Amino acid sequence: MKAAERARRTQAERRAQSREALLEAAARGLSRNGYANLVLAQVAADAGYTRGALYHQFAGKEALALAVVRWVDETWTAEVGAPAAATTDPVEALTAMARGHARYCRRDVANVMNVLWTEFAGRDHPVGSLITEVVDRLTAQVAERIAEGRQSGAIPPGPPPATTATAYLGALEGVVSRLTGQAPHDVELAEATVRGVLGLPPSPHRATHHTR
Amino acid sequence: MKAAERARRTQAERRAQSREALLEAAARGLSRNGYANLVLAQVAADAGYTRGALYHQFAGKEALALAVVRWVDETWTAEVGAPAAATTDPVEALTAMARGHARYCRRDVANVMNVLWTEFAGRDHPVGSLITEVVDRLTAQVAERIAEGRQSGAIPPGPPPATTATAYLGALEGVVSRLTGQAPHDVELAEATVRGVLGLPPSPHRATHHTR
DNA sequence: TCACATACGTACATGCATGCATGTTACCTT
DNA sequence: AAGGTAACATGCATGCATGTACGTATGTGA
Repeated sequence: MKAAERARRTQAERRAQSREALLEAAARGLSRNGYANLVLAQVAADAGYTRGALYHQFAGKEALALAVVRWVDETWTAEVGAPAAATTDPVEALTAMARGHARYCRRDVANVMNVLWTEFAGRDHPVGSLITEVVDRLTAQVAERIAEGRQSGAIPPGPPPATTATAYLGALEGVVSRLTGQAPHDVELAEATVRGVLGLPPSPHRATHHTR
Repeated sequence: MKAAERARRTQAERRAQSREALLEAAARGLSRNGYANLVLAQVAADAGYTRGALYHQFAGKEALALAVVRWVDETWTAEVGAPAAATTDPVEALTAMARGHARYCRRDVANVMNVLWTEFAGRDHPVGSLITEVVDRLTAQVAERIAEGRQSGAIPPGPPPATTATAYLGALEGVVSRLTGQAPHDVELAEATVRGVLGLPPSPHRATHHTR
């Protein structure tokens, strides 16, 4: 096609490129400043545009945040959720998810979910509803894996699977959000944390990696 | 006149009572809405006053938030930190702190620290600086306990004490913030979580409390 | 190349929360 | 009990961010 050779971008390309840049800048801004402190002029400037471009692509601040959440959810599911879901062994799936999440969160974009969750928890807001939806879906998946592991005896008894799953995700987010840039300890501590939540003994590999 | 019915308070009592009510309302508001979404008129109304009373007691929004942080820090230290600090055994101190923190966070006020920390992390703001200071002090204490436990062999080797302490606090906050009102599982899962972070095996009492 | 559509920039209006200045009420002193 | 001071209420001004209307530039199709 000649269109591909042309230096001039097509409108669709142009639009998609702008949208991507705006989404990325918004994700950075959200993970740093949260929703309330997010200034759209700053987002647009970071992406190399002005507010005009932003309002042309998104209906407003709320729509932008919703798009960011969906974007992060998609990438997270592809990179972390899907591989874990494909694993048959429940314990391996749950620990792999912890390690994968820690690696995923090494990029600055990842804190978005955590920040928005704490900001909108227990309030009536579209962004909060979407976050709740995503988190609830994840919690259900984790709870299902915990129930499986309990039945097979691989995971010891404990509080109800739904409660334990909530704790699993809370602890994982808490650890990872504070250990960004602390590679490789982030992955190791993320796994250790969820093993504790699940009532599993420490990973046998653990002691070999360190001296006292 | 209602004044006849009201107990006639001294000015100092009156001031202290108002200040206490405003601080409590502000703490509730902060833990629910965060700093940016905190409306001083709402805080004053919740406490039974107007913004005038608030501005008479506090220089402004920032000073109010700082006072709340100091207030929470004091009550936390008295109820959770001091008892744990008085314990000699490092493992017992660290697990007791987790249980105590879970119980402390059952009141709605407790989420303040977590919310403000995520809101001001990595930004240049007086409230963020104070939170950082409090968290750093706590982290240092936890790291010290971890180092003690590692030396005595009660805690297995792992990442550096400072890193592990950061993970300890992050995981603890993460678990507890999502399990409010889930008594008694909050306490049990808080302890299980920090045991995992520290690389300790599950508490032996654990399995006896539950059926599969 | 010319008319149209879409991407983007700019300027203005609105709402809202803070901070302050000025009143009003409750408490203390003598 | 009367004047004074501190606690508290109320109205106003300012700043800032959002949203929108309109102007400009760039790509598209005939």
